Order: sequence, then C-alpha cells, then structure tokens
Amino acid sequence: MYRSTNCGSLRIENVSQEVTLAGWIQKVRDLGSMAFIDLRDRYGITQLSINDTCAEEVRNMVSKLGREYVISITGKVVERSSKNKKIATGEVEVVVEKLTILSVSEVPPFTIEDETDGGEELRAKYRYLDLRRNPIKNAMILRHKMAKEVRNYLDSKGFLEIETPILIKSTPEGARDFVVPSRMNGGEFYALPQSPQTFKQLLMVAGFDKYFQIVKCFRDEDLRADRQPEFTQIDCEMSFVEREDVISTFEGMAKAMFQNVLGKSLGEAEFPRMTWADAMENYGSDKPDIRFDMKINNITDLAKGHDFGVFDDAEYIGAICAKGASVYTRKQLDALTDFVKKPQIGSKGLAYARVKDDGSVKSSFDKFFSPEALKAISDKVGGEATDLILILSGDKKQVLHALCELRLEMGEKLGLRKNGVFAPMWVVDFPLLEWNEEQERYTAMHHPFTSPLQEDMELLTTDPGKVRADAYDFVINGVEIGGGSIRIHDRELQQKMFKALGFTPEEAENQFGFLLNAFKYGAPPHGGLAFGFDRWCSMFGGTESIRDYIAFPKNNSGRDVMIDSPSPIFDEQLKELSLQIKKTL
RNA sequence: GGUUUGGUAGUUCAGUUGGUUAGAAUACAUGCCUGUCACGCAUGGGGUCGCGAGUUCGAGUCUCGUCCAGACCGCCA
Repeated sequence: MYRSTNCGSLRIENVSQEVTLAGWIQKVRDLGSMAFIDLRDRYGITQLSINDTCAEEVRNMVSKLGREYVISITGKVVERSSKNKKIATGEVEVVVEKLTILSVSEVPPFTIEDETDGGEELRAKYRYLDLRRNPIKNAMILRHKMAKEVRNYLDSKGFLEIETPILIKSTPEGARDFVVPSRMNGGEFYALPQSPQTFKQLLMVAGFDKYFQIVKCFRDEDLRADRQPEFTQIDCEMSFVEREDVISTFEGMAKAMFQNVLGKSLGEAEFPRMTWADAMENYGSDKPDIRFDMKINNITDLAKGHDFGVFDDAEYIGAICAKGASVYTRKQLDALTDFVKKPQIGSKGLAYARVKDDGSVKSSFDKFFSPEALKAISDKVGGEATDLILILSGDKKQVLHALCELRLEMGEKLGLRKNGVFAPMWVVDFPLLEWNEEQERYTAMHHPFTSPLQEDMELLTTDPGKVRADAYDFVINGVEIGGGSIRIHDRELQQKMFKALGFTPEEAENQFGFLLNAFKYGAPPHGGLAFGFDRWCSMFGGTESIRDYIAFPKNNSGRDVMIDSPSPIFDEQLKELSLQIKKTL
C-alpha cells in the first residue's frame, strides 16, 4: 500500500493513528539530530518529523533526500509542540517509522513554490512541474468545477451534450482555418472547426431542441494573453426560442456559476442591457467595463467655434471626467499624453481641464475659451470640484477608441477596476454587417447565419450596412465572455444573406449547400450562443491570461515549447499526403 | 506584417561616461545545529554576458544583422 490517506487530510482528531502517506518532498529542514520534511500532494502538505525516536535507518536517509523526490512513509500522527496555523494540517505531524524512496528527482529548474523563481518560458517548457504549483493546480480545479457546474445546470434544463466532428470543411468566412491534409483523398484537406456552428444548427433541424457541448475550437490567427489557437467553448443552441428565451436561460446559468463556483449571489435583478450603438457612443467599446461610470461625453458642439484649431478641425470631440483626479501633476498628465500618443492608440495629443475647489475650470486651452464656455463643458460631462476632465479630438472612430483606452487606464489608476467585483451585462443589437475596405464587400459581424432584427429586414436589400442583428454578447468587466444570436432558419432569407455578403448562388451552394438543403426539410426557429470557457475561467480566477487555465497551453508564436510542436514531418509522410514542401531561400 | 520591451550563474536580476579578476539574492553541495515551517550559521562550486559581424588599444556596455521570448496593433465571422 502506497498510502492510507492524502497529505491534506490529517487533523488533531487523527492523533495517535498509524498512517501511510505518499507524495513529493517540498522541502527538507535538517536540524542535525532531528529533521522535518514537508510532504506534498494535490491535497496539501503534511509535515513529517524525524527525531531520535526514529530508527537509525530512517535517520540516515534524511541526507539522501532532495526536492521533488517521491516517497512513501508510514508513521504515527502526533500533535505538534509548535503549530503552524498557515496550513490545514498544521496542528499535527507524522513521526516517520518507515520511509521508502519511490522515485528520485533531479533538482528542478525552478522552485515549486506559490511564488516561483522561474520565468514564463522555463515554466512552459516544464509545464508538468509548473502544474505542481498551487496557483496553477488551483486553476485546474476551478476549471473542473466550472465545467461541472455548466453540465449540472444545462442538464437540469433538459440540454443534451452532443459531440460534433473535428475534421470538417474549410470555408473562407471568418478566421483562418487550421487545415489537415487527407491521405485517402490526395490534394484535399479537412479543416478544424472554428466553432460547431453549422453542426449545432443541423442538430436543431434534427429535433434536438436543447443542445450544448464543451468543445475545442480552432482558429489560425495570432495569439494574445486571452487568445489561444485551440480554445474551449461552451457551445449552446435552442429551438423554438426568441432572444429573451436564450438570454434568460443563460443569465440563469451565469448566476448559478457565480453562486456555486464563487459563492457570490447576484440577486434576482436582471443583468443590465445596452445596445451596441449606446455602448460605442458612451464607452467607445462593444464590451464596456461597467464596474465604474466615467462615460464618454460628446462635447463636439460645445468645443467648436472658439478659434482653437485642434478642436475646430476635428470631426468629433469627446471627454471623460475622472472624479477627484484634479490633483494630477504635470508629470502625470504628460504620462497620460504619452499613453494616448502610443501608436496603438494613435491620438495626437491630450487636452485637459481641472475643476477647482470653487467650481471654476482651469484648462490647457484657456486662452481660446471664456470661463463660461469652460464651465459649459464641465457641466456637460458632470464635472465637480476636484475632477479632471480629459478631452480628445479628431476622427470619431479613433477618438472613441482612444477614449475607451484612456477611460480604462484612468479606471485602473484610480482603483475603480476592483478585483472580485463583477459587472456582467448584455450588449445587444449589433450591426449585422460590416464593410470590409480590403475586400470591398460586406462581411458578417457575427457570422453569416445571424438573423437580422425583424424591423430591419427590409433594409437588407436596400441599405445592408444599417441592418441590426438579433445578436447579443455577454460581457463581464469589459471582457467578452460569450456571444450568440437568433439564427436564420428560412432558406430564402439565408440565400439573401449570402447574397448581401457577396456570394454568388453557386458559391453559397458549394460552401453551405448542406445547410440550405437542411432548411428545405422543416427547420425550427432557433438561436443560441457560445461562451469562451477559458476566458470565463480566467475571469473567475482573477487573472487576464487564459494560459494558466489550460493544462498545456501554447506560447505567443503558437508553439508548444514542452513537446516542441509544430515540427517537420518525414518525407514519407509528405508523400502519403501528396504534399511537397516548397523550399524558400 | 507592424510597434515595443527584454535575453548576463540552475533561477530571478544588477552591472554607471566602453576600462583591471562580471556581482547580488536564491537554488545547489559540504559541515555544524533538538521544534523548524521563507529555519539559522559557516564554507564552496557554478558564466559561450542569446548568436554573428563591425567600430575600438580595449565591448556585457556602442552600431548593424539575426534568433528567441513577452506585451500590444493589424488579424481574431
């Protein structure tokens, strides 16, 4: 027997029991004629004690032990004479009677501690060691709990979990596909799914009116802290539903997750909703962080006409009001100016105004404005004594984007984006289509199967850019956690949509004929959504990177540095796949 | 594809205007230590300064190129 219990379970009640434990050596503290060993497994740490009551044989082994050795011991549980309140087993220790080394270990390349000395790359290379550390281990446990909660909730609502294929067909819409060459069909390729979208719609046609799947999806695009080439979605679809049905079902799921995973009750109230147009106008973003206010104000009319060229030449002038930030020094304001001038943000400069204690306003553009005109701007943005008003001008789209970033930056600096505070919300009524300059055609903002809003249906042929979609995104704290829509279930409408996207009837038939065909045989009205499971995990775990919540993630360049993939394949394999690698010099 | 930051001991980092033998902490090894739990004390080993070229009497330090990694932009229906 390797163990009778684990390293996290012994308490004062177990004193005088004989136990057998197995695990990894966290640390040996050799005090000479006595020694302590921290023995670790997934469940915790138990202190082993070796003293003069122990057999000679056991005492002699202490100097042979090292970090991360795997050992099994048998001994008696005793109460500690000096207790450690920091760990759950801290009131007891096990006096070792028998010690077996099950496996030796080289010195690990970084310390297996909560605060490790190892850097990102090293930890990635030895991911199996990094996973021994509490923060990463706990992330895996959180992920498991969340997946379990999703299944519990959806099962209780009658959803069926059904798997869909991983080897499917490449389509030009959306993200770049990962492709897999077919040996049996030389020169042809499968694609890995970016999402099971069409399959879940076919399941609706098949009559499985409530479907879900926790499923891997693949997108061959550049990575970010919150983007991996393979990631996991909670993919859901329902038949005979309208937007309200979908939103209320999954709002319920979100509340259950908050309650049962984080122990946070969000109450009975519905999550706030905001139209896409309002979100863009007031927050400059389609995924606003509404943990704090600081809305963007359009002050174009008030700011123009004072002979200040920077404002007069601008298409749009916007302002945010940072409460209590008038104490910002010149140096701090210069830093903010540098922030908005970064190429990623792209503003030319930053104008500001301080609201003084007496309510008067002192700005960086005083010589162009009367005190009354300044006061009017201040009033418009809700300025009060001690506030700092930050103003950007220029092209509307760029200014809104910049103000969004500036708002988040100020929110961060002023401590308004608190960890542990969650502001979930829905953004609705997205545009159906977006004009793509490069391709000179409309592309679907969500995907080509999204239904237009009923009242905008007529615009689809006359003014496609104005059509709003029956789509909704689920946002928490400025992070897009999920998104979905009511789908098109009418063959004619789907064909119209493909036409608006610039598909010829032949192209539509060639790429999505299977779906159009299915719609001939009684397609129910349906809709659904998909959550980014990794992101949701990192949101609940309180970090921005999703990598910690994936057991074996890829690095920035899409490489797995542990197994060293991707990698070349043998000529033999290439031949079988009818492939040739073109050598570029 | 672009912007930007970094690459020095096993690890995390410092290294000034270019100047003698490249340091610290930690980890590791050895010895001492009867209540440690970030144990303590002493001693010791450990370096292709990412790689290549150039400038210079002299390069970890300056220049160019290159590779790798991180963050961001583009991209991500």
